Amino acid sequence: MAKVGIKRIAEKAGVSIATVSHAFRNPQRVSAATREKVLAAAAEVGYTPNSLAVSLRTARSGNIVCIIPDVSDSFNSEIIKAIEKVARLRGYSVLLGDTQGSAKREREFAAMTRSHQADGIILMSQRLPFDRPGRKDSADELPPMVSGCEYTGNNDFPAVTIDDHKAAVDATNHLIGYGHKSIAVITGDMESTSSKARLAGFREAMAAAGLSIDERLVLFGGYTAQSGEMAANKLLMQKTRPTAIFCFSDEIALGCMYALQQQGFAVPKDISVIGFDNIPFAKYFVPSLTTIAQPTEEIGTLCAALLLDLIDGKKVIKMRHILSHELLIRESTRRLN
Amino acid sequence: MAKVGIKRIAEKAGVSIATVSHAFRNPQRVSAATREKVLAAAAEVGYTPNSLAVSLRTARSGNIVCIIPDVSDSFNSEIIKAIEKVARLRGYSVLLGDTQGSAKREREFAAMTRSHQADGIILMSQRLPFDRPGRKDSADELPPMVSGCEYTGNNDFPAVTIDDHKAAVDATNHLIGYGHKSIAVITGDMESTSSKARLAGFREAMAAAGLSIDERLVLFGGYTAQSGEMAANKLLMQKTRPTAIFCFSDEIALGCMYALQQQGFAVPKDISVIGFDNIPFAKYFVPSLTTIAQPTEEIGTLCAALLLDLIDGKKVIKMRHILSHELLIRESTRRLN
DNA sequence: CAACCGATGTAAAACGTTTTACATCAACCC
DNA sequence: GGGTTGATGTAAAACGTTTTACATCGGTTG
Repeated sequence: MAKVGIKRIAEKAGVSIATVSHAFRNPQRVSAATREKVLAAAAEVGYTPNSLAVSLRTARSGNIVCIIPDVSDSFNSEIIKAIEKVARLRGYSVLLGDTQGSAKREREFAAMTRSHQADGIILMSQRLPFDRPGRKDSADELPPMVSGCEYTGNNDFPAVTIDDHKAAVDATNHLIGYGHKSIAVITGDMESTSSKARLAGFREAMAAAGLSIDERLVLFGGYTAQSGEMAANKLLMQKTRPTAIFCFSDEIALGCMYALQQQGFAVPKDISVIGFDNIPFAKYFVPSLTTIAQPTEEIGTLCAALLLDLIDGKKVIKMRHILSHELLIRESTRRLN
Repeated sequence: MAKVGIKRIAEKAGVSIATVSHAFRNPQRVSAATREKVLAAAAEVGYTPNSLAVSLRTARSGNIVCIIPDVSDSFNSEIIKAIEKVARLRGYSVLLGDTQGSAKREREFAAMTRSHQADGIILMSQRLPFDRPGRKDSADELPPMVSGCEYTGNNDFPAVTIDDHKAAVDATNHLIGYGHKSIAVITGDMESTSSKARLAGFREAMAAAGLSIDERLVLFGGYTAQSGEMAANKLLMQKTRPTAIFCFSDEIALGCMYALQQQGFAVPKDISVIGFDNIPFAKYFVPSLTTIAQPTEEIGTLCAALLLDLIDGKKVIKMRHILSHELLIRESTRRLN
């Protein structure tokens, strides 16, 4: 395993290093005979190109960095799995940028493009991960980047999401259609564009149905089960009890249902619960969770594909990619009679 | 953002490129005055070193690759989160190697060390991800590597795990202590060392208690909820019904409980269920899941720390790192009367 | 004063590739 | 037979750093 490079195998094959390089990258540039010789020599010593040298020379690292709040969040990890898959298929590797929500770390990971450690960024956060905020001409200076979240800024780079507003309307209408009038909401992180859009959708649907919203029934939290548990407990301490709860993520819904059942409320008999995301576990919750399914795999796949196209220099036209969601009715919501 | 390198800032500061390099990497090698000049010039143009060039020169990529069967598996993603954290703290980035169980992909990712794309490997699989199987002297030729699984081979490189055998004994004894005599088992992937060890532990504990095992009650599957669901359904179609089920992962337990409750069996009233791993969701299942807690964060942290030490050239002495597990008694198991 | 020393700076080689520009040669055309 | 052409090979520059070995210089020592 003594360090073997192009040079070593050039000697071995009795050709120049240029020829060796061509034999690999540019096969038709070299006669069949010499190509054979080179390949044989390479195989014999077990040659593997030094990708650092290649990257330096070609100014292309072959990496993309995925900036994500939390790898262990089911929704996130489903997306990153899809990203990794298409990246690999197209010859790229993915660097994991778990930020735990820290803006500083987002910037650090994003800086990997400046240092040529990565060729592009997939951003699962609504903040722009750069120091200099909103310069006019920033779009030109931006590295190849695609957002898997709604990004709250100009349309500087492509974003792929579902229509959160519409999805929330659909979820709310499902509850309304089941006869619910007193509906609570447990939001996710209200910094996120998606939570804002979902809340707006909820309000719109309620208004459209002529239903009033008791503001004490809208609880603000984070996207976690723990947050859902806390919010539900808070809810149960109030006099006015909803007959249904719209949770802005399945994890919230899980924590929420747990709290409800701990306190002796049956789901959906006493209270209906609807979630959001359709994480793989949702089907297995007891009761199985009615939810809005996001097409996680498609989101990840499209994000990666767009980014790689961008890196390849393709001009991007469509900035807003809206994928379709789906209402999945399972056992956690019930028709009132 | 015109491409700016060490050269450019050397001109600007009126020194040689060597001095610029020293000013950054080797501050005391240069007078305070010139250091200032250099730093100022660098700051002015927003210089960021090209890490590819640095890596090539220093023969150190600053990356580690984490080979993992599935990022979206809760247990895995908790570990990788911890890995990413300590890697970053020590100046390394982590490349995501999601293999979906494919041995080929394991080898591809492992090859990243050969191509200098990564400096070391964290392996969450029991296979050795290399082509040439078991050469005598392989230990010397192995890249820096640490296993977060039990690796079924020689002690060529460090592994950090819990004592799966003992953990299974503890889980089984918990059920036995609760008065259960007819206990079923749903295993994980039996290729994995951990499933083998757990099954052995189960058998040992049963034998020690003088209990016989009905072999129709040991079901083989994978580590997923879906597998748990299928196994449970199969179990319920048999005449002999267990009073308790030992699932080799929490995901299995989730699928299992879902199936049980679908078929009208109450957990733990009719059947007790115990899981394994203590994924974050386990607490929120209904009923909350009794399980064996694995110290995921510690496992990830230790794996990463060991690997980085190895990369730094520290000799590793201890090959087997056994971390402690814990029996968490919650609501899914019940004492028989 | 010669000799040495430490502090500071630099030239140049190296890391392992890719790629440009050129050289060589046989074949082909008119 | 002179000139063009296409196929094949190579020398050398380049990518952006780090690092070694050496140069310079003011000061100190004996």
